[in-house]
Amino acid sequence: MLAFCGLDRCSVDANGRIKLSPRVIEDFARRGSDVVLHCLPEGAVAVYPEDIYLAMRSAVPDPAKRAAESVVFRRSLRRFGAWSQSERISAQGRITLPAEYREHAGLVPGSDAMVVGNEIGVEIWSRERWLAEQQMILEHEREKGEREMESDLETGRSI
Amino acid sequence: MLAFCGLDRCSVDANGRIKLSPRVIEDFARRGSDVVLHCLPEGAVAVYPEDIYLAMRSAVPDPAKRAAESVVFRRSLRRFGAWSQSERISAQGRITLPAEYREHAGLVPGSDAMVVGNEIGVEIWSRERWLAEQQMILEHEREKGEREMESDLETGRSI
DNA sequence: TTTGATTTTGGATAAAAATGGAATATAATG
DNA sequence: CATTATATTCCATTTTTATCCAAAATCAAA
Repeated sequence: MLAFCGLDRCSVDANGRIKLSPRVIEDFARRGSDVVLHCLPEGAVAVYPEDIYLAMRSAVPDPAKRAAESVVFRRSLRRFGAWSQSERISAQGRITLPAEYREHAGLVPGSDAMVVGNEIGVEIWSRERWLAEQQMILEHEREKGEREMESDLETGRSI
Repeated sequence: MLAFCGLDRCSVDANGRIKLSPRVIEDFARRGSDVVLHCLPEGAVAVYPEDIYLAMRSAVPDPAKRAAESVVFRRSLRRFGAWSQSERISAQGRITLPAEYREHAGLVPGSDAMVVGNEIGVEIWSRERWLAEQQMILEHEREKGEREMESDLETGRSI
């Protein structure tokens, strides 16, 4: 059974909460109910099981020392610190997005959202943005495919 | 559960005090209530648990000797000396910023501020400055992403 | 000193917001 | 079509925030 796959339509309630589908709740329940919300530069909010997020943030030795010395390093701590936060999925299967994160993802209370599986967790997109993102992925793959066909013509051994 | 993460909006009261969110108070409480305020060159004030700050400063070997020889070193001592100060979080979860530090960070009494997690502590930004900082980080990430996509088209093996 | 004025600090209170849960409506399933 | 499961809405409770006020400390002048 595939985990963290598929695509659900849902809505943001008046208090900025999102009700996950039973399928997604199940996938998270298997790995502990603690999750990490993380704002993506693409303009959506990712929800990862905690262990997945920790693996992303593989520990740097002596972060305090490096923070004192380097503005680049401070920015990287700031980027992940500010844009990541622990949450838990409630007994009703709801998840509350902090107001700042909601704003980042363009998730207005009362609006439509999409819960998008990404194999290691899910992403929450505003419906409009998801449609655009989907379009972009498709366009990219088409362009790539065209180039691959072209290259196959030229060399005869692209495969 | 991640510590020193997330993003809170808050306000500077008439006396230059800031009320931290329960989440942040809890993170500090776990490490002792003594904190160090430190002015960052980026134009914000960092709040670190004392042990983190000491780790930042611990590895400065033989300061007396080096101070005699180097103006760069003297300036670095001065930067950390003048711009770092012990404080404590009050029983109400408030923290008082010295007037000089407030000024450095552009935190006018009565204005909006942001408490920004950086994984090893938090930073206090004026709302306007934080939005600009966030924009800069985002813009950088987007540019990086665009280049990565382009490279994926060209080589077909960026991943 | 002593007194008075001013600033700072701690705490209380009222308003607002977030949370959890239940009830109702809608959709899916057999 | 009946039954079950899911989704949505609404409401009560709790938590949090912001404002205000009193006590304490600091400072200045007599």
